[in-house]
Amino acid sequence: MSWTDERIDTLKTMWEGGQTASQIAEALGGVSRNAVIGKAHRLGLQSRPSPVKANDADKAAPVAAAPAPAPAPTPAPPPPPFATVPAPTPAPAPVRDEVEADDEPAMAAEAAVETPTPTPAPQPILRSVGPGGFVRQSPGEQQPPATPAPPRRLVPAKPSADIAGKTTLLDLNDRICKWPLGHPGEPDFHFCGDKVNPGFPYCVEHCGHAYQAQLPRRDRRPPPPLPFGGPRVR
DNA sequence: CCCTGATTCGC
DNA sequence: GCGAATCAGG
Repeated sequence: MSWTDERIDTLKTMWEGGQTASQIAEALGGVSRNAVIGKAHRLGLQSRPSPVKANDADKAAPVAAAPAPAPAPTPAPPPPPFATVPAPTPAPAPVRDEVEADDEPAMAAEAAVETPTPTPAPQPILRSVGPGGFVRQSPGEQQPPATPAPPRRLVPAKPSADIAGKTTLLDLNDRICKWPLGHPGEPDFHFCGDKVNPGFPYCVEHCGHAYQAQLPRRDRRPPPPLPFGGPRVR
């Protein structure tokens, strides 16, 4: 597999979009995670936060009132819509509680402004809107977010609520079944997601569908036309 | 163990 | 230029 312009473009877009090298490799197909990383470096793509590289000791936090990063006055924008694959449906807006959302900017601003009363060093509550759609909290609230665990990595918003909890293209890896369920373009298109039959791309059950005993020539069906024109359809 | 990105180095 | 092997942190 070679690095065509299109594949390089996909790599750049996904890399800059925050996709992991593994995800990019899966999406591209035919390349390893290492290949993606190597290519990214050769392309001069700036390294993103690496788990290996020790973070710079930038202690530059001149604001005495808030050593920890206070919530920005303006909410951080959600990750830009990003089409790894033809999106079955337009990406929905991030799930946000209407009422909370309305109050939020004021609350955030209030938190940022110096309060006359010496505030007993309130721990800034990590508040963000993740692609998973967990709801922001107001500073005073102590309840856990509506959606318990934020995704460990920012990813583009899921294209459809129909595939919530299901295995999407970006969820694929070497050890889960890649057997497609439904059809690309349908809102609930997803993948099996079971643990693979070791050494195969599918689970045991779907290996039974994918791999069948060779039939005598006279009994074979002519091969069906390829369902897809190529890896990328624009 | 799993994951991650960075780097090296033979091809 | 490419990418497997290797390294090293989370």
